[in-house]
Amino acid sequence: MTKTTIQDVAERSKVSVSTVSRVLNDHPAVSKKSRERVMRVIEEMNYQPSKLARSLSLNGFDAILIVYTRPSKFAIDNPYFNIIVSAIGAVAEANDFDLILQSSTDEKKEISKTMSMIADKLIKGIILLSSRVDDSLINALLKTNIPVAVVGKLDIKIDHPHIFSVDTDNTRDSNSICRYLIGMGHTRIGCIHAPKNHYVSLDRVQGFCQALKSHNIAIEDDLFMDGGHTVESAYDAALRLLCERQDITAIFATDDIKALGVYQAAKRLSMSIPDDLSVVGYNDYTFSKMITPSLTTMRVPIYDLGIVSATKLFAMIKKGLPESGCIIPTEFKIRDSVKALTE
Amino acid sequence: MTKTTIQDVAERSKVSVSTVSRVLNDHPAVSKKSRERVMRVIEEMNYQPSKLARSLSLNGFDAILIVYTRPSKFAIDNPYFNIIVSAIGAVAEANDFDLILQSSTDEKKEISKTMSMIADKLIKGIILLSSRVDDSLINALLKTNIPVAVVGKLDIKIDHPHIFSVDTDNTRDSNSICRYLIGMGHTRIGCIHAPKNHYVSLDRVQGFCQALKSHNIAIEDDLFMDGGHTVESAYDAALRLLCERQDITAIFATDDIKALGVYQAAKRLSMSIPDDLSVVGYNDYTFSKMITPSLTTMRVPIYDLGIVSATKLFAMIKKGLPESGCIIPTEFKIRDSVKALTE
DNA sequence: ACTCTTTTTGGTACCGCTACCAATATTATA
DNA sequence: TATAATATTGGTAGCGGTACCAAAAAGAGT
Repeated sequence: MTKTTIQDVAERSKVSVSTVSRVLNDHPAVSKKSRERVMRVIEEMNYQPSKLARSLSLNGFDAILIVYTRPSKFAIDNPYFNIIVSAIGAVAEANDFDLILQSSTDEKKEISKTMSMIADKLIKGIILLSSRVDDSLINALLKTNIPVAVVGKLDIKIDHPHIFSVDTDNTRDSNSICRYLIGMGHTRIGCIHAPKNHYVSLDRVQGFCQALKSHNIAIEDDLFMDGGHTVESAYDAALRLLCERQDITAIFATDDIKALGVYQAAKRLSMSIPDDLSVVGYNDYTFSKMITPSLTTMRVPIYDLGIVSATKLFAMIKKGLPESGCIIPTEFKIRDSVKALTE
Repeated sequence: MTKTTIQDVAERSKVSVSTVSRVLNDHPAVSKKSRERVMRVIEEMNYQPSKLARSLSLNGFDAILIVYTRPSKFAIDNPYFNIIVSAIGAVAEANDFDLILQSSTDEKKEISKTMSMIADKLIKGIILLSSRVDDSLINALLKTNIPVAVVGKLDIKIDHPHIFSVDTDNTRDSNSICRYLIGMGHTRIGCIHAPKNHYVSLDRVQGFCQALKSHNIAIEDDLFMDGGHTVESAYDAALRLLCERQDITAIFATDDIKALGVYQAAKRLSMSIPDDLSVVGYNDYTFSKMITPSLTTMRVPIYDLGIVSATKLFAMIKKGLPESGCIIPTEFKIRDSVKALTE
């Protein structure tokens, strides 16, 4: 069974391929009679034009590319990706675009694959989920003019009309978190953050430090610990942190996954949360309000992040006009993992 | 800036397009001299052949399609999808294939989109993550001969050489779980399961029932409750279950996400786990060993599921020979959420 | 009925690549 | 050196569409 082509349809409906093509593309110069006949034949033969061939003669394929840093086997329990891809998928479906997923571990390869997809006109837009600092892929994309949505903060130096970013205000929100902790009487606060090459985490740490500074609390290096990306690595980091600085009364984790590690470490050290140690997380995953004690955290509407970035990207693709980036509002969820310190 | 084509390369290296094409495809009939010259020009011009054009004249595009049922906005915290897609992504990258994601909510549309991708030769294989019972997409795929990997159990009636399945033995393992609970002295065991149209959940319930039966424990309808897909819906279900059947001493949840809902419900009712209620989950997500008490659960190596299904799919695509389905081993993780009942 | 427009149609080059066949260059053999 | 065999090469017809141009058909005006 070989595929029905436009030729077959043309023969069967006794018109030329041109006419069939016109019908397919809603060209006005077709008589009502032929249009109906062709339509009927298309229906009968269940004909679907080849996207491949169409894309070759036209201006490319209707697809968008999601680029993300594939996590290691041991760091993939994070639901972030699933949520955001589902959101993007919903928007792509509504726009009748396909979704191509690219998750390289090798940055060089990632860049060359992406650039060749662009040159091939295989994609009409890109959503970048990777949030590495100094991302060389972004630098490569600057030389093109394909619409790009970056989920996460964009380097301030990047100001190209075809690239925009959608993010929450990590710095401001981390500042709030820290002020909240200080307000609850905490002054010796530890911080478990992601590896240094992660934008988001960096911003969160920065906001946290700003708040400390504005309250004249010294920023001591040994209060900060790289907690990696997994519960396990965060657990290790928290354990070390709590042993080295026994005066700590609260910990700010830049992600709920890391907060989970802190919970675990506290348990191991027989410290009770929030009586012996207060904890604040970030993102608000489903499990966060389900663990005991329920986690006080900054709720990030990850799904909305996906919807907004994809919607803007499609607007840009269709209209060809630049979109401005935007900040998605968050919500601080005060639950049971922080206790007021009364000396 | 227009894309460099094979023409440009041919002109610049003073050979015909045929020769360039030969160089690109490692055809032996090219002199060393021209081969080197062409290679240099390709390098110089940074030429990348168009995948689109290549696919059109050859036998299609090098991509595989992942089809999954996109969860609702409120049910996407489940890390399952992320894990499995990451695994598939790794294998696809190694095979230099692209990954197309399809997540329709409308089954009709899903089928027509998938079938047209196949007809277009846009994809060389499919990985089906959806686990609905009586999946009409599978029925449509039966009429083609494209390699399909189903992650999850395949209907016993389906026996086509180009379709295979990779799964754990849900029935057997649920049976084990139930026997374990019975061995710990529990006889009035509740069950929170997924909606009835889910294969996996169905199998788990079945295995659970088998064990009850073989121990001559009556299977009472009101011990089973549909817990939906989210922590919240499972919470509601567990609450109702625990109120209606106050004699229950243990609950089997067919997914750790649902177990989380049970934890929450128990907390609400001031029941202590495991003292007042034992709980067993299924899958073993990261959070499962981190919650208090740590959850006894059946560990499913989701990542391996992805790796194995993708690897087999590629083997099938490359060799053109059928692959047999397989069962991935699991591991029962006994932790702190089940207590032995001593009357 | 006979031009002059306006619709509608068909023919075909092209998108960028591969595959086949024929033509040419090279080398081996007599 | 002539001839056969082999190694390279170029030309070109697809793959399945679209788009432009010219041809044919239909309608309008006198």
